[in-house]
Amino acid sequence: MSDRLPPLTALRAFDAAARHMSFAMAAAELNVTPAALSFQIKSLEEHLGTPLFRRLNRAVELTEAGRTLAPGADEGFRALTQAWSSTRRLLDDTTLTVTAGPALTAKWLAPRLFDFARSHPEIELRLSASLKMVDLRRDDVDVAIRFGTGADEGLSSVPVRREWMVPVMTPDLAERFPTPQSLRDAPLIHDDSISFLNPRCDWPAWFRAAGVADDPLPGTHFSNADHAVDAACAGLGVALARRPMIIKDVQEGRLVVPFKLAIETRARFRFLCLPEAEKRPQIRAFRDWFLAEIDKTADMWADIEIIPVEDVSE
Amino acid sequence: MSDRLPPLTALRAFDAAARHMSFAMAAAELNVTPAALSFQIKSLEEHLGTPLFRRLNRAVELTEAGRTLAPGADEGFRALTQAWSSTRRLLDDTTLTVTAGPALTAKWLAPRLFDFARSHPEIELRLSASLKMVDLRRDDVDVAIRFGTGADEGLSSVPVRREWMVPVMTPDLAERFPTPQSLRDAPLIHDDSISFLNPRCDWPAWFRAAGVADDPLPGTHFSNADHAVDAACAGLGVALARRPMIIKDVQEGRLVVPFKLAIETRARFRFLCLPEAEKRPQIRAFRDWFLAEIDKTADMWADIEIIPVEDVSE
DNA sequence: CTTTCACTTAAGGAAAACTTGTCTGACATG
DNA sequence: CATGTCAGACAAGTTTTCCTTAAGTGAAAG
Repeated sequence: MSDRLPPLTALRAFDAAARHMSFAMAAAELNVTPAALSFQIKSLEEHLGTPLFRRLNRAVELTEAGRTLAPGADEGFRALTQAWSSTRRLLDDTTLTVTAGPALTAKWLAPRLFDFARSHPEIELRLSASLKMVDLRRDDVDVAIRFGTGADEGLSSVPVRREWMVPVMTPDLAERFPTPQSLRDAPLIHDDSISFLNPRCDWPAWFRAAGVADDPLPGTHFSNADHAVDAACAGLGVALARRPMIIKDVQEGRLVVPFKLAIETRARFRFLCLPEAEKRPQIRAFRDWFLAEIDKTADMWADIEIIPVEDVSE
Repeated sequence: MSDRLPPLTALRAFDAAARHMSFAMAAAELNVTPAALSFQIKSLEEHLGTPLFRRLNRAVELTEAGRTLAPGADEGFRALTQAWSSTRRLLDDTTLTVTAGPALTAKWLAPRLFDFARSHPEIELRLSASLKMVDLRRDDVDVAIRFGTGADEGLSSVPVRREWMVPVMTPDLAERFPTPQSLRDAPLIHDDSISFLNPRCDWPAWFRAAGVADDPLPGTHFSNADHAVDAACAGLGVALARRPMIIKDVQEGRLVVPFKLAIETRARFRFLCLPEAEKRPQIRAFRDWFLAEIDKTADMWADIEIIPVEDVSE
């Protein structure tokens, strides 16, 4: 009756069997024969002194002891696998995993990736478009590009340039709505993806900055910034969009920025990675490329007037 | 360069070495020779392709890869050990681990344990006196006795009798302070351990229940209920104490309850265990004994007037 | 200068884990 | 109702892993 850990291979066999609820599938996962797995389970049961599985005719089910052991075993092996692959990743200079929000991925990263791939053919880039927060130390992600006013504690954080929003529309619409005042009659497109900001950086704020009364503003709402910009490209209306989201569409003539008035928000994009990861070549390469790519468009809109949203009186 | 998990014995060797920062101690922990451990670490490093430790003259230190791997490895093995011992515990009908707050342990459980041990010699009882919440499913604890108004979700919960508080003091002091009114001049002992209750169940509440003005009340404060009762036993003053904390001291004459007025709180002690653990013999035995032991003192203080603290106007 | 300490290296042997092959019992199909 | 199939159990033999003993290295401590 030892209280020490049982043979780990047996435990792992149990974990696989419990996850698949099948000895055969577990054996396949571990690349062993079903016989070997059966033996491992049996030996674990002998160690414990009680069965972990109830053998039914064509299936197995966990006994109470099995149900007690399974979650913890799974958790344990998950942590080990996790730790091991993190360590492997540390040594792998050929792949780079980047996470960014869906909007930035669609409107900024994706159109430029070909360029990065061409200048760094040795790096295999993987994109993970998701808003959910990742733990760079635990998840298999090397770089996160995040929008907000985050504290980024314990991380290497490089904020990108000032972030501001302007109305954008198709050239057609721009002719119909020549002044900020006239926008009050335009179909408005609202980007709800940044509604968490405080102070809010939305159509009412921009109208106030422009000195136009901000009555209740109807219009179409989108939960994702890229969808809002896409809608504007399609001529559906006038969107208030963040700078990085519109660069390509403006450069290629689908959208125009008729009014030289933008509202600035304190929230920024930041380039985040672990401090100890800053030295890894693929991360340096990507960061250098990322920042250089941003600088390329530094003097677009040099003539625009940028008003901090904090200064726009409510 | 397999991405699969490396040999688990090697990983465990690494975990032990990283925790002790010493191969020799790790070898001792795993009951192997230092040579075997050295070999395991070496094989793990070969698997990974890079050293995990930097061998110094008389010590080892982790490389960056080692620092990346160590926390996750520790977490993983901790989870496995945890899961295994929980499962063992499930089968072990000879030991029973109970956690309770320090006050109940000192004033109620400890004095009665001899009785339990005598009637159940086959059960080895372990007490863990701590206020910190335990996860019965994760920690090595079978039964928790907790005070409060908890929801006890997912647990088998048996609340014990109505909980109320009365002033207690030594017989000497009782002569000097014959009326509730006179207590205003008595040295008061405050039990801060239940200050989290709302509505508060403290001296001001009792005085209001007694119809005595509750000016600011100086006195000695204790963070633990048992210390407050001990102080009262020592004649330091008058304590407002919960029923279970004073039974023994009253039965044995160290304390008296001169005023037949108690304030009742909604918070109770509950006997908590996992639903699936209810069947285990040592848990049933302990619960039966616990509840019977409480019933033994059911008709102490039959004549006391108990006022719910909610009814005591602020 | 010698001792000691912590880890390494090498070789042999014990214990584990795996494979092949056979067997059992129940479900499912014709 | 017979039979093919499927999931797992069991046995024997082999491979691999793992551990031990014993000798060795190099730096710090006495």
